[in-house]
Amino acid sequence: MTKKLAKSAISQKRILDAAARIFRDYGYAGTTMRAIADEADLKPGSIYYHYKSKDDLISAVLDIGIRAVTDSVGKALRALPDTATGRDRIEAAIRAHLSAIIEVGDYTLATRRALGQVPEAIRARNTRMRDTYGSIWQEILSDAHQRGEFRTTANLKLARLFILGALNWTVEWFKPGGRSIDDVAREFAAIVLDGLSGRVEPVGLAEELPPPAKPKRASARVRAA
Amino acid sequence: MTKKLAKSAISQKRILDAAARIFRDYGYAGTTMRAIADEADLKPGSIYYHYKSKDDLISAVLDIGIRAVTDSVGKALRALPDTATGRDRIEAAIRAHLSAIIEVGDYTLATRRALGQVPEAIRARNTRMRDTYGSIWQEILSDAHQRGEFRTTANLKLARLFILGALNWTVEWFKPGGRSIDDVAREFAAIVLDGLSGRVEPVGLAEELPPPAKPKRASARVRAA
DNA sequence: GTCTATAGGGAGATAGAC
DNA sequence: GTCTATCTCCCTATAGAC
Repeated sequence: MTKKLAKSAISQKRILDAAARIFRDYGYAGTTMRAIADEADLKPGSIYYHYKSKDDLISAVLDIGIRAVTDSVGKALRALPDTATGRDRIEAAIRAHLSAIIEVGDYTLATRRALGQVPEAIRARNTRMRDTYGSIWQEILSDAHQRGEFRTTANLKLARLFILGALNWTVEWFKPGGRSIDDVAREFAAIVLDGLSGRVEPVGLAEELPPPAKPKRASARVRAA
Repeated sequence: MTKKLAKSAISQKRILDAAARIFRDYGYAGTTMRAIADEADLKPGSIYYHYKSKDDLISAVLDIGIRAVTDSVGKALRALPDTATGRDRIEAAIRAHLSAIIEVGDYTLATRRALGQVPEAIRARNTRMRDTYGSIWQEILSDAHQRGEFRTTANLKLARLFILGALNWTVEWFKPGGRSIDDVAREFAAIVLDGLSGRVEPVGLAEELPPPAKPKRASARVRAA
């Protein structure tokens, strides 16, 4: 393991990055080895020196996507002090998840576009990695619940599905250069923890909240929608 | 327009349903006219009597998916009394959205899998329909905000993106026969409105909430994740 | 309306030169 | 390691019989 990458490793990385971009744009079946080769400045036949098949390539791309997210969130949680609250952990995990999917956006978008069409055996392996990630979130949530930070009626499994669904979807609309990841993470954590109507602090701030809803009528547009 | 469908209309519907299932499983490029024909009990050439191309077919499938959701939510909102609160509208819209995507699950899943790979012209038209739907949600949220039902710091645009992301993702995990749509809708609405930590009623219930979080330590598993 | 047959093009993968 | 050349297979779409 020297610092200088072997020629083979360089090509391998270039092919992988190219594959992620093409899979992202054309899905699994729509991607051709020719298109990947063009993107990586190679001839189609040359890819097969590094990856033995198209399935081999998509498999590598899928794994990088989910692993980046799992590692990023795991690292962020470990960086927190033991005194961190459940709320702290949830905020940190959301921020880490967003950072990771934006950072390796080509890979996570490729996954979103291609996973559903990939041969069953490959999908099964990747799904197992995703389930592992889901269980990290289950732990975060049940830990916060046990610490008494949630309302007693909270359904943690549905909450996890809600959170991960919304987070996974961000790659579809988040554009670097616009809103910062921190802003998005903060607002998302605020909704998940306090809701749109919710108080900002855990308890005792009822008197600082906006006045109760006046029974105004809905706007004409909403009534007619 | 008689009640009896013409032979042509029957075949057309059978082809459309078959196409939705195949596009759902194999994406746009991965779907072959042969596979659709097999699923619809026809020979490949016969499809072209009803649809002039593969693009024509995917276009029809995509439109049915988004139209079902838009119609379902619009209908649910119109069915509410004028006295309905913003919260009522949000709950109703979530329930209607979920009902629709489960009802025409093959079409919405086909959209999720194929939309990203479809030729640009077709995608553009469908994206316009989706934007229209998004603006209905924007109205629902800004209406509730104007009625004073939200905290003043709420970011409605991000809220809409999170809500629609989480809702769109449900088709990936929701299985008919398990949890009811109503249960999912209720819990999603609770998270969006009150958060996981939140009070159940809009204001003044601080003394009925669970005691403040005790500074317990996080579980070993979460600390080590 | 549905069939059979097929034209014309492009796919994944391999062999062997360099 | 990367190239060229090519094998074999399957795709969309059409033509014309029934």
